[in-house]
Amino acid sequence: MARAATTTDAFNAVAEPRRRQILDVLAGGERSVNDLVESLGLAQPLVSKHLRVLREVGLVDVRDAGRQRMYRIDGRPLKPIYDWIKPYEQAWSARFERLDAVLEELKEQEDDDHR
Amino acid sequence: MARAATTTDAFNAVAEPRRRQILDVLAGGERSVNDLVESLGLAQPLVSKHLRVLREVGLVDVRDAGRQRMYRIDGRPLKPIYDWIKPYEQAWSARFERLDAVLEELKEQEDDDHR
DNA sequence: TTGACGTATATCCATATGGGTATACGATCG
DNA sequence: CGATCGTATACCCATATGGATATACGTCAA
Repeated sequence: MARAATTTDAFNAVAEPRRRQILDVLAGGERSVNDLVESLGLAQPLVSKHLRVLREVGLVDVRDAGRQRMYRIDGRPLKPIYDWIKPYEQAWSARFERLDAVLEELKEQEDDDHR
Repeated sequence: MARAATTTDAFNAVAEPRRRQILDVLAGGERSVNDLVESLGLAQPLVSKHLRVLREVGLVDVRDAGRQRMYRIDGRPLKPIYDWIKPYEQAWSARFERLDAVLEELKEQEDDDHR
């Protein structure tokens, strides 16, 4: 088997930075394809392709408006990601850490340029 | 260009279900490769490969213990994902929705088999 | 030392990605 | 009607994936 299709689920769809950007723009309200092309500075066919992926996983809805197509975000498919990742939040926000974890933190800050 | 490497960032690394499973197991504490192989029912080379990806994005740490290698989770690289997705939480948890959004919900339930 | 164990790596394969370019298609305008 | 606009699709390419299998490598036990 190869890598799972980008249209498999929100996890895969959202792994692509440009698609996150698109969602971020759409979070500001409905936009036409050209609006997005302009906002993102990407080639139009590229944007259309990304929108297709987002559509297939249900992250956006489309509406016809004359010769334009207005895209709107639908964040619900993001819930599984949020639900999965939330328990790990403590990993970095916990106030009460074990000593060795704290020491780890400090050591990390030294060689901060490693990642 | 092709799809971004899985080792590009946590977004890409975590898009693969098996790697999420591995992290979920490791959330229960340090594990050897064979422990993971058993827990997940995957082929050993597969597990090693997935662990390599997780290592490269910093989601796991390794420790040598004789002939075993003990893996430990490090959830910090997940923070960017959490930070990105969090603002969208309202999309599904908002209590006060605009009327048209509510109507959308109802309509969606009808043709629920469309997606 | 020899062998078994635990793990990583090397291949091989099918697949579909993101980007680029060209073009098709529907809607609107003149 | 014809032209133009807004968008989607069709190709082409290089790339690296996830899985399978075989094997290499280091560690420990006998």
